[in-house]
Amino acid sequence: MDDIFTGMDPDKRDRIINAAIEEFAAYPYDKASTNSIVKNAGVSKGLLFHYFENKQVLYEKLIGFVIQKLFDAIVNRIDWRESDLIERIRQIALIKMEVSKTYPHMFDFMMKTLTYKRAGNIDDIVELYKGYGFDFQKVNEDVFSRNIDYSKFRDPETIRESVNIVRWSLEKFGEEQLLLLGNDGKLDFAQAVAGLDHYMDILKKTFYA
Amino acid sequence: MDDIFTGMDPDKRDRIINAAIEEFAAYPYDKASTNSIVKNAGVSKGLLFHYFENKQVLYEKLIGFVIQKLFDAIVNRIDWRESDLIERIRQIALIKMEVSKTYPHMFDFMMKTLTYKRAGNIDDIVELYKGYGFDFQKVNEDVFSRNIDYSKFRDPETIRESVNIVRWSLEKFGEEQLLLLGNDGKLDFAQAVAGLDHYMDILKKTFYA
DNA sequence: ACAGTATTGACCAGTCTGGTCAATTTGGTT
DNA sequence: AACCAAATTGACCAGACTGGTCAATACTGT
Repeated sequence: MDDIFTGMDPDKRDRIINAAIEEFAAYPYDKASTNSIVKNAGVSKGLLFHYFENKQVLYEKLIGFVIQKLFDAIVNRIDWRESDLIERIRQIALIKMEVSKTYPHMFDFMMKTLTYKRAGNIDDIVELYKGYGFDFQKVNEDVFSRNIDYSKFRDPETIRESVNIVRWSLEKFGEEQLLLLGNDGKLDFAQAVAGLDHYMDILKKTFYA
Repeated sequence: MDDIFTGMDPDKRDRIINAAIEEFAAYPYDKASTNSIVKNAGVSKGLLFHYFENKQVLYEKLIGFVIQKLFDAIVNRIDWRESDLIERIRQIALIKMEVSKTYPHMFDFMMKTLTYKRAGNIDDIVELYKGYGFDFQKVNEDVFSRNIDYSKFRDPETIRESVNIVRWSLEKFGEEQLLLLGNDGKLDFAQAVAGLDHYMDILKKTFYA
């Protein structure tokens, strides 16, 4: 999966990947412009089409690349022995932040690929992901259930709702952090983590027995 | 503000408005296509440019129209005597749902206008809104503070965070309801309201003394 | 000096852009 | 029916932008 770009200068490689990811994250396949990609990556048109035979192949290889990163990040780097749900969510948030340092729009891109139906010639992108061995539903189940000790919750009758509230809150927190970014482009990770931990403490005190 | 469309058949009027709102909500100004708008509205190209001298004017009048609806909805129809924050948020959620029945992408459109800088020739859209007499910051402050009784919260030290968690949870709930929509296009409002009320009860029990 | 690869950007035909306008349809008034 | 003004159409335009090509050039190690 990585060998798409072998030999290329890593800086230039990431510039191309990021420019492409950003373009496909911002616009649906048809409106995404290869001209914009090369402009933002600072390379010539010819170079892009030297490495990718056409737009469609670029798009699919990009998905392959993202899968590989996701798989490594989410599946392999989570501590699956952790039984505390909030701690697990914290791990995911931290992984997300770290990946975003190198590939800022990777998660946006992934979400977009799942939202838009029929990007390019691909009818079902979830199936494409599965073809790469990545099953979103399965991963999602694992994240929220594998080895998790739900007896920690104070009210056993509203566990499902409590989990959602915790999940939603931390997701929104992350989104608002990203909005604060915008202008200068760089996020203060230390401060973001501190804020995250603060909210996590409150959520624990609120929902745990 | 409403007199832009006087005399036009209301059905056709809303078809044009909705098609335009949807297009500008989906794409930034430059990539939004007037051809797509007329196609989705089911009217001819000429008609659109008969009522709006050009794309830029269409965009600005659309903003004017949205402001008028927002102003009416949020400012005039909220019960400002209500002192319970969660009840106030509920009112806003219901208003949002009701407006979305007629103009499904109005709130998306509004958020997009605020996110993208320099749409068309407009440098600062917040200023444009202010020009129409609509101050987002002021409205936002009012919604979360005017006449609200914050002594209801259990822990006085984490009021700010609690408010955010409540707000975020209900926003995310709404967003997930919209994602369930997608396919058939129509949302079951009664069920959505029931779900909303359910979460509101839990949030009250959780955060109020 | 040579070979081979990386890289460029002018160039292409085709599509889509915002916008125009003469021609037609519509609805109301006499 | 006859007329008019307003509503509505869609073929048409020049220009911008599309994905993609390719001969020419720069760069690299030998």
